[in-house]
Amino acid sequence: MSITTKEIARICNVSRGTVDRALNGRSGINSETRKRVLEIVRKYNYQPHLIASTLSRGKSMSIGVVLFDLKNYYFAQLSNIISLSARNEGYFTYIAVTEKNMDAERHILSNLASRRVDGLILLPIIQGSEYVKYLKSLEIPLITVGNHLPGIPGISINDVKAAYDSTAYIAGAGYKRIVFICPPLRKKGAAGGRMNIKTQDLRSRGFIRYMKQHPDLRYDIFTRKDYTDSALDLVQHGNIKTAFLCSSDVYALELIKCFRLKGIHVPQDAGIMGFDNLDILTYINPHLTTVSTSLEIVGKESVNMLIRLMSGGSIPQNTYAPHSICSGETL
Amino acid sequence: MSITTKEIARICNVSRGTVDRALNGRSGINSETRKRVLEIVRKYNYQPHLIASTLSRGKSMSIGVVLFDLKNYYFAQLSNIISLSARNEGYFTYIAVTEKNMDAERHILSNLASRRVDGLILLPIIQGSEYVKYLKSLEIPLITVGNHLPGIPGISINDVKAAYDSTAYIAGAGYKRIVFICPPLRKKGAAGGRMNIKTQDLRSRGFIRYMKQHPDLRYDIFTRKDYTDSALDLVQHGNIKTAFLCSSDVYALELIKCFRLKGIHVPQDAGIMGFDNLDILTYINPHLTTVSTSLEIVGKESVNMLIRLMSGGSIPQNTYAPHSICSGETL
DNA sequence: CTGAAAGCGCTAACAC
DNA sequence: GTGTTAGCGCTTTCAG
Repeated sequence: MSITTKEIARICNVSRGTVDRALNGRSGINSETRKRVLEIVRKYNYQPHLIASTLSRGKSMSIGVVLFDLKNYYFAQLSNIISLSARNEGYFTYIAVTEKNMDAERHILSNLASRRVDGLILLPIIQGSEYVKYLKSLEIPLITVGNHLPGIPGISINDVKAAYDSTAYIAGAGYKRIVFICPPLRKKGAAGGRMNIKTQDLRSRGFIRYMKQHPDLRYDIFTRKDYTDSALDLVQHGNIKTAFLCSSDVYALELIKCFRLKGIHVPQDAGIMGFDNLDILTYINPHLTTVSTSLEIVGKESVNMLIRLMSGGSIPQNTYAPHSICSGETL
Repeated sequence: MSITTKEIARICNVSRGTVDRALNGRSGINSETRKRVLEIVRKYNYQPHLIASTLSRGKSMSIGVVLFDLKNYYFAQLSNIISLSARNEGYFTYIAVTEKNMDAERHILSNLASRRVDGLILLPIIQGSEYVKYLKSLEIPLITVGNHLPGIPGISINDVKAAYDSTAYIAGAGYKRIVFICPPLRKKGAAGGRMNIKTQDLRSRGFIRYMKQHPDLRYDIFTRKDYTDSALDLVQHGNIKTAFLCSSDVYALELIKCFRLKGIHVPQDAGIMGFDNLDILTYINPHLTTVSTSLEIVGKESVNMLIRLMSGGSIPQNTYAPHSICSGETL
């Protein structure tokens, strides 16, 4: 392929050690020699063989980002931010997608580990202690983003508080009945058991906490995948104006779409609030009220955390990024 | 990290050669020995060291996908499909994003090359013969998707024909004035010169071809980034009902949004047609008429092409994937 | 300051 | 069938 240090050494009449010293800015080399070597390096367009270097140094200067879905804007944006931050720190980022397939998630993690990435950022879809054990067995610095895994450091917003705040916001808008929507994620593959729905859990906990504190309000939780039907039913036959707090913007969008088809007006006939503030929302009408999860901060901070971990530091189990409510026209 | 073949060999009282034969299903090994070795391999949870293997074999069993944007649904979907197809063929896929930054594009390509990916799928943002020369100098099998690069095999829809067909479709809907919208992509970084807007070019060529053949129709092309202003102006002050053919759905969405803000109704006051059939369209109201670019086919076929190339075969310069018009409510 | 040599872990060619 | 050996290209240690 391209020229090697061995060749460079031969051409310059020096040893490979010296070439290495020149290339990697190491000390213990005459500046004349260095100049001469670097000239040849440039002349022959030498390209470092990162595979050989990785093998030899035991460091690949790369990290892996493993997501369960790229079609979700949120994750796409996140990986963009992560790649950039990592590049600034000298790390190359490999993005890999599991498609919510548990077998794929393990396969990809193993593969990345075998390719000796120096660290991993994982948006996990699997849960359970066996899985955590597996992750630890990879012996690679690893943090999670979003869904949390016990015993593994992670960053996310404070989902309980965010959901609590959102619920309060809805109540503040005068709704007397609020429904929380968190349908199951579609899972594929069997390895490792149940899906990780930590985020959903925490959000629903925050919702419930608020509602328990306000017994004058009525509430429900829709956890089935035919939530649009249930919601429709409620709006069409219920006698209290209802707001729907969705555990993700995507569900909110589905609801808006479904309501429109049935001639239900938002927010006149029902309120809707989402979660995540996907950037496609800018094109959606009516403009969705949602919770922004400060992607930028989560992305940058996740890289910082990982780097601290990779350089032997320790980091807290849970890091919270701020959230904020983006008011739209759907409440 | 994990156990090596050397260790396995020691434990089994065989040579590393034999361990390798067992692991890689090579011939020339007693089935008893193989069984024994594989047992130990499993027992100690041996994980192949893909970096070492790559160095030794000169093959990494991985491909790189280099995109200029992941936030665009189209590319996110595409990379999903590519990863999956590649995995089916035994290749691991690294996804990397350039953020429309030309410097980053080169940096990433070099990096991937240094990491010895076996092949590259590129959605290029750079153009020019110098760039093509650079790409060829990587000496890695490479194909483009979407934007084409002279001398490098690529796959895309037939953009000229697709635009021609779309224009015909709009004319068929009775519009007497049609505007083609293709604003400049925002570029970052300077390396390598001008942006690659081949796709835009071809689409605009198809548009013009149709319009030239139908001199009774009036046409314009908006190439500036303030296209929404121009469009607005035309709709508010023009006297012929106009349709806008956008070179990407994103521009169509911007237009819809802008029109809504100004109280212009689509399609009553103006028609809009997009390009790409992004899957977020399902949430957009009114439903956009657009051109579907058979992502599934493009994704799968790009992997097929690359694999053919990697195994020494040759492939045509241009491969066309079918396109079709998805009629919505915006014309 | 520079060179020589060993080694990262796996693979492949060649002996036995 | 199995073992031995010599790399892949870069890094690092230890002499000199």
